[in-house]
Amino acid sequence: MAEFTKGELEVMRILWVHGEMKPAGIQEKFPRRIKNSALRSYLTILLEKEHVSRRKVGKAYFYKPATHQESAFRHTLRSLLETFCGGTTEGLLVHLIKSEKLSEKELLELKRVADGGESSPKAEERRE
Amino acid sequence: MAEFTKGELEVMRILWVHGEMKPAGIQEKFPRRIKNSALRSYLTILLEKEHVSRRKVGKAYFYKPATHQESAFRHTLRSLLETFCGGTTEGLLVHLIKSEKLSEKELLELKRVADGGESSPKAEERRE
DNA sequence: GAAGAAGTGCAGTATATTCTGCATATAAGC
DNA sequence: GCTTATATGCAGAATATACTGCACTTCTTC
Repeated sequence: MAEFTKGELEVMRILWVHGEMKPAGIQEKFPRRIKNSALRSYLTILLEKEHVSRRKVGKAYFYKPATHQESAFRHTLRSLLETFCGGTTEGLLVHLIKSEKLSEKELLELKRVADGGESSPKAEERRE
Repeated sequence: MAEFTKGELEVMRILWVHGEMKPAGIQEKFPRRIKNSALRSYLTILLEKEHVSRRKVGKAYFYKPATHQESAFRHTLRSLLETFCGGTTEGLLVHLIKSEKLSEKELLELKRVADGGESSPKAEERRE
């Protein structure tokens, strides 16, 4: 069901932040102690699922994301919306506001952004 | 790690929406075909984890949520924020806007809400 | 009180996910 | 070429999650 398992996601997070790395490097950045071989079994699975790609440099492989963080985010958000917010982004916002996840400061900032007070990169090329 | 597994969450969603139910009822509402005994094994686990409670009526048990949808939402959102949005709600909003999850209409609605144009139930009783 | 319908308890199987150990390979230094 | 350090490949163990089957109980109807 889920796009990534817990362990796979831990690996992807590191690759999304740090870019191309070899297993030993990922291992260092890992959020908990993990054996090199355990980590590599995640990489093997991610490679099979084509969520990462790799290239050989010298004797080692360097891995990098093949799935963008953005699309993983969309996927995860979609599932969160369907479970808790009636499936809509608007529902999420209502939820956020009612549950006070948004502080007054954030609401103001939000208002500023909504008003167009910030450069919204893709604002022009709307519609997917 | 996760608060709920996939199957457990499917059960909780139904209980959050429909309130107190017995297994046969949950089974009917289930998003996919599932055997009564498989469903009940989820309920047993949820009972152990104290995410649901039950009371006997006649020969049957009626189950209801013991964990609020709201707190499960917070938990899930927290994990999403940490993975994708630098841990902040504000980061989520920027993400939403840049990724065009928010339509023009939603931005306007959002602005209206942010402006205080809607009755925001808990707006008064701020601070937890 | 026998029979059927609906419900429960639970031991155990199947699959997915996480992790281990070890044999082998590759590059660098001496 | 031999040694050491660093990598890799892979079979399979350990654990978590999902599911099955069946014996037994409770209520109802006749």
